[in-house]
This record gives sequence, C-alpha cells and structure tokens, in this order.
Amino acid sequence: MKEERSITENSILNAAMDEFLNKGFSGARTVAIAEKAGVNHAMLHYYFRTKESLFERVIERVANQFLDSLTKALDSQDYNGNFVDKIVMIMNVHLDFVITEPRLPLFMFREILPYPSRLEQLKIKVLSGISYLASQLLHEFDRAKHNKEVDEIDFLSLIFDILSLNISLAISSQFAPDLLGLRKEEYYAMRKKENEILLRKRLQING
Amino acid sequence: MKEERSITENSILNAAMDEFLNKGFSGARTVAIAEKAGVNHAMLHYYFRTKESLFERVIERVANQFLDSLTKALDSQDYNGNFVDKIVMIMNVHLDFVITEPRLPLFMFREILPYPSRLEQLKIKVLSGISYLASQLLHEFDRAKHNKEVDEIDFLSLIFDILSLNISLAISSQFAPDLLGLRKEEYYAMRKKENEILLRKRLQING
DNA sequence: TCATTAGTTAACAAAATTGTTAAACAATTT
DNA sequence: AAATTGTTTAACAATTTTGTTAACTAATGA
Repeated sequence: MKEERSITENSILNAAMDEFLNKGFSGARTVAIAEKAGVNHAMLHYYFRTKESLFERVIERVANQFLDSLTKALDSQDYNGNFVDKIVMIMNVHLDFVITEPRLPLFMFREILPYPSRLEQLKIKVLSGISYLASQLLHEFDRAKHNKEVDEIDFLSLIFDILSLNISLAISSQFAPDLLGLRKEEYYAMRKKENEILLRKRLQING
Repeated sequence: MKEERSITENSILNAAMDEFLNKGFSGARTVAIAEKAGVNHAMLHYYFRTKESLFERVIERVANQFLDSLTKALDSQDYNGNFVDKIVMIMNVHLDFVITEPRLPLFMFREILPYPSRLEQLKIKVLSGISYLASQLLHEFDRAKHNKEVDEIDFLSLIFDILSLNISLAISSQFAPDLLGLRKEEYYAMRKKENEILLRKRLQING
C-alpha cells in the first residue's frame, strides 16, 4: 500500500522542509527549494502543484515529528526509580528530541499556531496520539502527589514548566552560544543541568 | 532638535510596526501597511524610500523597547526586603513589560537574531544600555550568595532562567488560553504564580 | 519493438509586490 | 499673492515570484 516516492519527490520534500523551517512560508522561495533539491523548478509544481500544498505536506511531517517527541517522552515506561526521577527522565527524553531539530518550536509558533486550519490539522493528529499516554501519566502523578512523593502542583502547570524550559533551551541554543562565546555542546550541557535542577527543586516537598 | 514627525509618517511607522510584528519582514505587505495607516501607498516610499529601510526603523523601535524592558527590570532599585524578594520583583517587572507586547520575543528570534547586521544594531544599543545595571546586580548577587542568602547558581544561569520563564509565558499566552479554554488573564495569573514558585524554590538553599 | 505513460527541461505567462513619476494640491515664505 | 517648498494622489513601470506549457527523454508494458 505504501506509495513509492520518487527520489525527486523526496529531495524536494527534504529541501522544502529545510527552507520552510529556516524562512517560514512567506520567506521561502520555490526556486530556492528546487535548487537545494537539485531539480528543475517545474518539478516542484509537477509533484506538488503549488507552494501552498507543498507546505501542507511539510506541516504533516512537522506534526509527526512533534507527536513523536511527545510520545517518546511520555512513553519512557517501566522506570523503577521514584516518580521524580521518572518526570526528570521524561523531560530529558523530550529535550533530546527537541534538540535534534531546534528550529521546530519557532516554526510551530510562527507558521502553524496562528493559522486556524493548520492548527486544526496539528491538533487532530497530536491529541489523538498522546491522550492515552497523557492520562496514564496523570494518574501516576496524582498518586504520587497523594503519597507525598512530589510537591503540590497541578499536572498542566508541570507540563508547561517542562515545555517552557525545553523549548527555551532549543530556541536559545540557536543564538546564545554565539553571543556567549561557547560551543553549542557546552551550552546544552549547562542549560540541561540547570533545567534538571529547577525541575527537581520544583517537585521537592517543602524547604 | 527633535525632528517633527508628520502625522502621516507616524501612522505609517505604527502600522508598519504592527504588520512586521504579525507577519515578519517577508510576510508583511507594503500596501497592507499603507492601508492600515490610512494613506496612499506611495507615501510609504516618500517617507521611507524602501520596505527594507522602513523595517530598519521598526527594528530601532523594537531595540528601544527591548532595552527598556531590561532597564526597567534591573532598575527596580532600593528594595528593602531580602535579596530573593528583589530578584522575584525583577522577574515580575520584566514579565509585566514583556506581556504588554508579547509578540516581541518571537519577532526578535525570527527577524533579528538570525541576521548578523540587525543583531549588531541591537547588541550595540542593548549592551551599552544595561551593562552598568547588570554589573551592579551581579555584585549584589555575589554578596548574597556569599552570605548564604541564596542557593549556589551562577548569575548567567539565573538570568537565563528568568528570561526563559518570562518569554515562554509571553509566547504561550498568544495560543495557550485558546487551546485551554481560559481567559487570557486567568492564564497570565496561573503561569505568573507558577514562575514565581519556581524561581523562589530555585534560589532557596538546600531542601 | 512499438506504444503508452511518467518524468524532465527550458522557455514563457501570469500574478503579486515593490518602487517611480508627473501632475495636483496644500502650506509656507517673501 | 506669487513663488517656493513640501505633501499627496493615481497611474504606471519594474521586479520578483509563482505557475504553465509544449517539446523532449527515459522508462514500462503489451
């Protein structure tokens, strides 16, 4: 059933992904995409008809990657340590994923979330994808709260804290190392450590 | 010495600011700017020559606002409470500012930081503007650390933590309330409270 | 191997967007 | 009030970017 994708089609899609991530829809140029893909620019219309529909195909990919990032994080099952360690692990798995494509968050913020139809496309895919894992984690979390393993905090706030910290790290990693005169890896390490400290302290009871 | 700015010039600049913040340079349309400003679109070229140079004028404004946001935050002087309270206040002052124009962070990330010349324009203005206040705060901070008033953490990490939390709040405030079915004010309140808890716990010694 | 289909190319057309100009109008100076 | 200067307008020109086409080539299947 799997459609064979020609090498041309694929390289256009890859090039488009790169160009759209870098420049957004309006900044991207179809001829630049074709060049990057090493094909005649008419091929782009042959395979994808319009810039717009090519963009939709890219969003599809982005949505998949985004879903993957959340799924992988939430799916770090069967952890034997305490619950705080599990949450920390979830954060770290998510971070590792986000760092493999640090341009994704800004792309989502500027190119998807502000456009109702694109947002809808994403929501459908993501919500159905993670709802089970999320509710499972929520239950574990409530239990841990009840057992006084973690501090009082509502689940949503915790998720937003983790996303805030990880996404900030991904975004800043594209500029901060330059500004600070650090190597990217140094910067990652430094911020990752700090994020973990923050999360642990946040979940820690009292003080 | 102050150049009188005609009402036309000013309304173009305002409209341009709005359009560029919403759509970025490549997404902005000069005719849309002219319409928003309620002037013939030739006026835009009469006063600003090109879209590019109009954009530079907008960057100037953005840089000023950005500098203001940092200055105001760092300048919350003469606070009588303990040092942690002071840092928290700095975070809150900065947050209030960021929230008045929540589109600014994404704009900076996508439209300024990736372009060396624009970045330079910003750096010159901002660094010279805040270096004194920042070094002053750094000294107070080191003293507080030495006196065991706050936990061990380096200054830069602290600053990045605060910026991460505040900027995440500003960005997410543009989408999250919708997605969660909250009013914007509820969302602000909820996240602001959480950010403060995080910061206090982070600075708190031991556990 | 010949016919049919799919893929590719270069040249071109169409659309969208920015930038210019000449003429009209308003304000200001002498 | 005449002259000069600055502002505004509508029409247009130039440029950039997307999209199309017709002719050509390579692959595929009867």
